[in-house]
Amino acid sequence: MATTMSEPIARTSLHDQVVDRLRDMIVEGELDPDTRINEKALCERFGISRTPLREALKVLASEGLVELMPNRGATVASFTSEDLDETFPIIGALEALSGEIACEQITDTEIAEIRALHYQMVLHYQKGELHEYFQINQTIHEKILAATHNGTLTNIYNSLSGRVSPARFRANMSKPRWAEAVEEHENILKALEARDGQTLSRLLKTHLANKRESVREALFSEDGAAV
Amino acid sequence: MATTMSEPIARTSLHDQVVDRLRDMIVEGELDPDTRINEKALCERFGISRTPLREALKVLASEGLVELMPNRGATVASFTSEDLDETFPIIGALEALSGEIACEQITDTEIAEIRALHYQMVLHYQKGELHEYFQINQTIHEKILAATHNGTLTNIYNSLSGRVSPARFRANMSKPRWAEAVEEHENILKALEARDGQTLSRLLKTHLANKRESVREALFSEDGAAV
DNA sequence: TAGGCACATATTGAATTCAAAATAATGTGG
DNA sequence: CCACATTATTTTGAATTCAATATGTGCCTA
Repeated sequence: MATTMSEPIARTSLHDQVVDRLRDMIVEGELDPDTRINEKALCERFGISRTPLREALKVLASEGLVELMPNRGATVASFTSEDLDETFPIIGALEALSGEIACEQITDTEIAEIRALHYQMVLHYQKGELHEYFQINQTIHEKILAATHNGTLTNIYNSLSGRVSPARFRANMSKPRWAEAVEEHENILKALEARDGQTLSRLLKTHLANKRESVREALFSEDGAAV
Repeated sequence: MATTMSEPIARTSLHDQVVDRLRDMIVEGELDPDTRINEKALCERFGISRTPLREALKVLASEGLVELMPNRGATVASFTSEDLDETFPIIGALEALSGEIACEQITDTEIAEIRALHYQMVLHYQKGELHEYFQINQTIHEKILAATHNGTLTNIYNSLSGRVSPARFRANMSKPRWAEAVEEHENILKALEARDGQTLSRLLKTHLANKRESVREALFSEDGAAV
C-alpha cells in the first residue's frame, strides 16, 4: 500500500516536491487562509508550469489543508473552533493508540532517547523558552509515534496535526497550563519507562484534551476570529 | 477546513468526479492491484483527457489506494498482511472513539434506527445470507459514525476502511467467527442503548481486532498471496 | 538458440494552448 | 453621484502538445 507522506524515498517527480514545498509554506504561515492562492504567481515563484501546481493543490485539498472552490480558485483552509473540536479527539485517540503500541515495541535505547529529550524540554520550560520547548515537545511525540513502526498511523497523525500546526498556532501558552503540561509529560515518561500501555494511553488522551483547550485559548480568545 | 470526501456537495469539477469514479472502480475490484493502470485506455473510457485523470491518480495515491512509480506509471495498491496489521488497529481506535462520542450525542431515534438494522442483520445471519449481512453491518457502523457529527472523523475512517473494502475482501467468514461477530454486535447494541461509552468503545475495539483475524484468514490463508 | 544491442514505439511528466467562467473595468442612464 | 449593464481582462479547467524516459521488437553474434 502506498504511504505517501512519511518515507524519505526518492522524490524525483516535480509534483511531489511541489506538494511538500506548498505544505511547508502553509504550515509556516506564508500563505494566508481564506485569501485566494494566485496560481500564476506561485508558478513563477517555483519556476514551474500550472500543471504540477494544480496537481499539488488537489492533493493538499484532499488532505484538508487547502480548500478548492469550483471555478473560483483555491485558498488555504481556515481552522475554526469547530475544526479544533473535530480534530483533537481524533489526534488524541491516535496518540493513545500510538502509546499503547509503543509500549509493546519500544526499545531501551528509544526510551533513553525520549528521556534525554524530556529533561532537555524541562530545562527549556524552566528557562521560559517557549519555542524551544514546543520544538522538543513535538519531537518527543514523534519519537513515540516512530516507536510504533506503523507508517500508516504516522501518516494519518502527521496529516491531521498538520492542519493545526500553521505557525500562528505555536503562539503562546498560559503559565499554569504550561506547568500542567510539563507535569503531564513527567507522567507520560514514567508510564513509558514502565511500559504501561494502558496508563500511557490514558495520559496521552487527557494530555491532548488539555492541549485542545490551550490551543483554543491561544486561537479564539481575544479577537474571537477564526484564523 | 476542507473536508473532501464525505459531503454530497456540488461535484461540478471533472476532477472530483473522476476521483470518485476511479475510487469506485478500485473498491469494486475492476482494476487489479499491481498491474499498470493504462492512462490512455482509462481516458478513452471516461471520455476525458489525461490531465484530470492524472490529477485524480495523485489524489488517490495520497489516500493510499494507488501507488505511483516515477516514470513507470500507476497501479492499484496491493494490500498485504502487514497493511492489515497497520490499518486495523487504527480503524479500531477510530471506531472506539466514534462509539464514545456517539453515546454522548446519539438520539433515541438514531438508536431505534440502529436497533432495527441490527435485527434485520441478525435475520440475514440466520438465513446465512452473507452478502446482505455485510451490507447492513457496514450501514450500522456508518450510522454510529454519523451520530458523532464529526465530518473529519468520518472522512478519515472512510478513507482507511476504503483500503480494505475492495470487493475481493468481502469474500467469506468462518461459521464460528460469524456467530461470534453477531454476539459482539448484540453487545454493541446493548451498550449503545445504555449509552455506555466506555463499554461501547471497548467492544468496538475488540470487535475490530477479531475482524482483523477474520479478514486475514479470508485473504492470506490458502494461497498465501497478497491480493 | 540464447544473450545482448540498436532501433522503433509507447508511455510518462510537464509545458503550452484554448475555451469557459469569473472578476475587473468602463460606460451609460437615472 | 450611484446603480446597473456591458465590455475587457484575468483566471480557471481541461485538452493538446512536446520532450524525456521506459518498454518492446527485431537483428546480430557467439
